[in-house]
Order: sequence, then structure tokens, then C-alpha cells
Amino acid sequence: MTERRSRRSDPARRDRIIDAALEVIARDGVAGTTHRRVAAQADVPLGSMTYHFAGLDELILEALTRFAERASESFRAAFSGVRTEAGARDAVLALITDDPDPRDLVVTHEVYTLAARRPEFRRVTRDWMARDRALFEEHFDPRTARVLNALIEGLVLHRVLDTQHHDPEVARTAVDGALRDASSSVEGR
Amino acid sequence: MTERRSRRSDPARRDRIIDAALEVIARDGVAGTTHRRVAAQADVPLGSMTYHFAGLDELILEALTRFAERASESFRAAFSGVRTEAGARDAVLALITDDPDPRDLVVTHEVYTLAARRPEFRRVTRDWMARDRALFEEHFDPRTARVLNALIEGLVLHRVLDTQHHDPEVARTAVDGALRDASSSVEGR
Amino acid sequence: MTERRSRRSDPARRDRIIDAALEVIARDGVAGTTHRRVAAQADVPLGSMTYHFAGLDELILEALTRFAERASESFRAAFSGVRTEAGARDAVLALITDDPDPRDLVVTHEVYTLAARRPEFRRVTRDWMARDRALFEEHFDPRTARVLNALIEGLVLHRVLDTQHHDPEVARTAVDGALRDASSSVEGR
Amino acid sequence: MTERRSRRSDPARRDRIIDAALEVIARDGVAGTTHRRVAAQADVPLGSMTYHFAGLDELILEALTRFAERASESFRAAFSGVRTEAGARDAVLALITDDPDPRDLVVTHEVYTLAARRPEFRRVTRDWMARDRALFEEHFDPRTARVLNALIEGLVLHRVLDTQHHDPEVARTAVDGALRDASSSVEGR
DNA sequence: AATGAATGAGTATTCATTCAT
DNA sequence: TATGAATGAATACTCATTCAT
Repeated sequence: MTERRSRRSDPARRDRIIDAALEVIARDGVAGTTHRRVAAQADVPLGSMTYHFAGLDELILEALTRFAERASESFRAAFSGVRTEAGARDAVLALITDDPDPRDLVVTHEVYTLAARRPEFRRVTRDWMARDRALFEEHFDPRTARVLNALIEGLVLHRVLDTQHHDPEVARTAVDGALRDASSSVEGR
Repeated sequence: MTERRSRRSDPARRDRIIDAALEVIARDGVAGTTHRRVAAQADVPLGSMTYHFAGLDELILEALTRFAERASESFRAAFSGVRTEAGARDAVLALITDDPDPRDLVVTHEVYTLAARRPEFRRVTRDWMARDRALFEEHFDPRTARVLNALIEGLVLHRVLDTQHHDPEVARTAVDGALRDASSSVEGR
Repeated sequence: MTERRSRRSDPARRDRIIDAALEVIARDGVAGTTHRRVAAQADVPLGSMTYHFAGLDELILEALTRFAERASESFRAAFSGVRTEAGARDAVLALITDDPDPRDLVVTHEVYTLAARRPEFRRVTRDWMARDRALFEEHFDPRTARVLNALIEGLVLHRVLDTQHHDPEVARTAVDGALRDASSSVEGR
Repeated sequence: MTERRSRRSDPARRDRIIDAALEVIARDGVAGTTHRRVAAQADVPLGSMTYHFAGLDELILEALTRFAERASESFRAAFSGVRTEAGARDAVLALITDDPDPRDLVVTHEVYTLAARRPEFRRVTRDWMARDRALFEEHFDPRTARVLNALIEGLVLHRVLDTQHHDPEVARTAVDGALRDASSSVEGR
């Protein structure tokens, strides 16, 4: 079943290790991510780890970069069919109110924490946010784009870290406030 | 300073260890917080750590609880002299645009990450957010309170994780959008 | 319910600690017996331990001495109504074939191991065996007494450490062999 | 002697550690057997211990398994030249009356205690006893084999734990009783 | 090019014992 | 007389990294 593939010449191995690392980060956190666990997850020998990656940090950086890219892709997917102002509004609302994958939330926070502490990880969040901002600017004016972005971030965050009941009207109120304020949408171009 | 105090009976010791732990968390992160480092920081013997705290987790929980309480106090301080609607607005704006202590930002993210991953730490964020919400509801209607809270969170977060220039107008736009939307402020009561 | 008895003047406390120690030895083994666990089991403060006993060894020695004494008492009880040679034989058989308390077996081995290794614990086993031998000599001649004693020991031990099916005939055969051999029983006196 | 051998590739190392562990168990008891002591005894770095063995328990299990196997071999050696019924009897007697290595006695009890308390160690004693029983069944009928086995066990044990003078006649009496009883010896085949 | 063996530094935790009160 | 606070030493175990092969 788990066909014992020859260990030699496995060009996708490096790639597989990165995905395995992401898996481990999601499961055990960055702090719980070790060469051993990733190697086990990827089913590669321990020695592979330091052969393919200069160190654990490099591996984690690559894994989280990949994670952020995928997150941006999924953000973009939320706007894929959107053609109208109202559609854009609904897409934003969905991003706030749809149930997120808990694994993704957790990894997101791992990324933020790392970036907050270590400048070399800030590249990940900087690029991530630039991509998201660019996406939003396809639908909203730059300032509104930033406000909406922050709003999504804050509301999702509070939904996760708070255990209170969450009034769905809050999201609508917030988004409408941000949009009504916008003098003009990009849509109008 | 390092006055060799008598070994016995140091009633404030537990307290001092908690502060030391917070110091270490800020400096080295939760992942880098070890009994040894906290003991060194607090200038207490290693054995003290497990004497006063059942385990590292308990210590970290207590330290982060204290951190969150202090954060709420500083939030409240921002509103201390506020009597008018405009004053409340300015206080909110200041919370977004004032330069935050980088140490606090980093610890905040540590708290969020821990809470996102482990339910037993969610109590810290839940209580924290409840306190902040209560504070905002002294100045705004409940829904606006939540929106503003999320907005502050999101904007501060993006300011930290993004390295772009930050247009101060974005904060004003965002806050005004949230407030214009509010049907009625508590102020009116 | 657990009436909070005053901690002062508890003359039975030393005694209670010994019983608690025995409990802990049975549960966690001698190696797992610590001041802390015994104190918790006896519901006395940790400081009591070294106040009442010079050290852990002394406590363990006293606990195991008590255990051996109780074991001898239960051995004696097995012969309490015995008046005839056949009765004595059956009593011996019962000692071999009756299901023993697993806790007692475990503690017995703890005693043996300690005695095998450390002369100061040999006193416990020496006295224990002397008592049992004296008991057997009330029913059998000295040599038979020793043989029976060893036989019981060996058969019970093998029953515990072996997981094979155990032929009950083996015990009968063994006891009969030992008795047939006896030139004369004490009974005759 | 302590020739500084190359750090890499020491194929017999695992084996050497097991022997060292046995040494330490004999000297300090199972309770006193630690990674550090075994590492020192085997002259390997501490890190080697957990590299070669999943945990201390695994190491102790392997060491005691080896011990039991050697004990069985030495039992078998006692019967090596035996061809007659009388020879077998004398071999049994010798097993009881010959002075045993005190180290072996002590380790034997460590094994028994561990097996009495923890099922995963029972495999050691079960196999050990099965081997000894098989050996005895080469010379005696199955029931007698078991009786003799138990007798040896009990007599040796009492000799160690008792400090009384030991009448050598007791062993002879006991063995003869066990043999006279045997309806037929395997010898007759 | 790839890896299994190896290791030193470090981790949380347990604990017998001491002793000021 | 009794005990809570305290601590140094020790424990099992984990791990990033090195490197001979």
C-alpha cells in the first residue's frame, strides 16, 4: 500500500518536507516543530533535514511562506466571481463570518508571533499583506481596502479569541460603515 | 542590589517570579521561556520555580493573565479624562496611531497564539476582551464598541506586521466610518 | 465529612504515617515511595515526615517491618483451628493454592529485594522467617517445617511470575512428598 | 584501556550498554539505575543512551532479559554431564547448596519485584521459567520438574533472606521427598 | 548525494532534606 | 513541638546539529 519508494533521487523530497513542516507547525506549533517530527511526517530520514535545509529556521520560514501564499490564494478565490460592488461587499462579509479552518487560524497566529518578534520573518507577513491589499484594491479604493483588511483581521481574531456569542450584525455594521464612508469604489472606474 | 537576602521566607517571591516570567516572555518568547531563565531573571534558585508553580504552564498562564490585565488598565487610562463624544473618538484614534511598546506587541501575539491553540489559555483573552468591551461600552453603543475594538486590533496588527508606510488618514477614515454608522452613542444617555 | 482534625497533638500520627507508607509502597513500590507521597497519603504536612522519622529509609524499614508482622499473623490465622495432621496439611495446601492479595505479593518482593541488597533490611526477613518457622514447628518437625516453608514460597512465587496454567496437582504432590518424607510430625508429641 | 576511540560507528555499542546496565543493576539496583550511571559504566556519552534505547525501561528490560537467559544457561550447565537419575538428583542438590553469586541473587530479586508489579516485565520471568522447566523435564517427569523447581527457588531464597544457620540435610530431605514421590522419571524412557 | 550514528547542551520536573519560625 | 518555605542535586528525556561513510 504505502509503496516503499526508493530513497534515491526523490526530486520532490524537498517540497514534501516543506509540506510536512507545515503539517507539523499546524499540529504542534512552531515551538513544537523539530527536525525529527518533520522527518517522521515526511517519511524521510533525519539526515535529510539538514541536507536540504540549512537549519530549522530556514525550513520554518519556507513553510510559513508557502502557508501565507496559500492563504492569499484562498482570499483571492473568495473574490473570484465578484463583478459588482454588492458582490464585493458580500465577499468581504463572507470572509468574516464563514467558519475558518482552525488549523489555519492557529498557523496564522504562529506567523504573526514570529513576525512580531523576528524581522527575518516579517518578509512573510509584509508580502502577504501586500498581496491581500492588492487584491482588495481591485475592488475598493486604497484607503477602504486597508480599512476592510484591518476590519476582517480584527473581527476574525476577536471571534476566535473571544468565546462570547457573536452578533452577526456587528460584521454587517462594520463593513457597511467602512463602505459608506468610501467616497468612491474602484468599481466605478 | 543583589543583596544576599536570607534564604528563608521571601513572601513576595511568587509575585516576583511572575514578573520575571513576563520579562522573559517578552524577551525570549513563550517558546524560549524556561524555568532556568525565569529563575535567573528573578534571582531565585531553580528549585523555587516548581515550588511556587505546579509547572511552567501555570507560571506562563499567570504571567500572561497579569499582562492582559495591565494591558486593559492602559486601555482604560487612554479614556480616563474623556467626557465627550469627540474625546472618545480621539482616544480611539490615539490607541491606533500612538507608537506602542514593541515588547507589548510581541507579548500580545504570544498570548493570541497560545489562546488560538490551547483552550486553557483562552480564558486570558476572553476576559481581556470582555474588559475592553466593557470599557468601550462606557463610551459607545455595544455594536460600535465591538467594531471599534476589532478595528483597533486589526489596524495595530497590520501596522506591525506590514512594513509599508502607513497613511494616518486610514485610521481616521476607519474610525469615522465606524462612528458615523452608530445610530446613537451612549453619550446621549 | 473529612472532619478537619486539629493538626496539634495527634499521638497516632506517627503510626498513621507508617500505614500510609505501606499503602504507598504497595501502590508505587519502594522506589516510588517519597516523603511527599506518604505525607499526602497520610494527610500530614511534609515537614512531619522528617520530624517523625530520621529519614526515608527509617520509615520504609518500619513500614515493611509492620508488613512482615501482619503477614506472619495471617499465616498463623491459616492454622488457627488446626488440630490434626491432615488439617495441617490442608492448611499448607491452602496457603499455596488460595489466591493471594496481589498487593501483598508485590510488597513481599519489595521486601525480599531490599533484604537481598541491604543487610539492614535483612532483619525484617530474618525475623519474619523465624516467626513462620516457629509456627510450622508447632505442626511439623523442624526439618519438614523448613521444607514446607520453602515449598510454599517457591510455589507461590512461580505461580505469580509464571503465566502458565497451573496444575493444582503439583501443590498436592509437592506437599505430600514433603510430608511422607517426614519421619515424625510434631503432632505426635 | 580508555583508548579514545573514534566517535563514529561503534557497532557493538548497544550491546555494551546492555551489559553495563546489568552491571549497574547488580550494583545499584533497578531503582538506582540511571542513564548517567549506565553511560558512565559503558563509557559512552549520555546522549547514546536514548539514541539506542527508547527509554530507561526498554534498556532495563533488555538487560534483565539477558540476565535471565544467562541464568538459564548456567542452570543448564549444572546438568551438562548428567546421565543418570542419581546424577540429576545431585545436580539439583548442588543448585541448592552451592554458594550462589550474591550479585545474581540480588538481580534475581530485582527481576521478580519488577515482574510482580509490572506485567510488561512478566515476559522475562515467564520465559525464564519456561526454559528452566523444559530443562528439568529432560530429567524428571513434568510434575516433579515443577516441584523441584519451586523447591530450589524457595530453599535458595530462604537461605539468602534468613540469616540462620542452614542445615544441609534440609535440602537433601526436600529433594528426596520430591523425587520419591515421582512415580516415574523421564530417565526410564 | 545522502544518511545513520552520534553527542553535548539543554529541558521540565522530582525530591530528600534543611531550617527559621 | 511542628511545619511551610526553600533549594541543590539529580532524573529522564529531547534535540539541532555534526560528520564518517
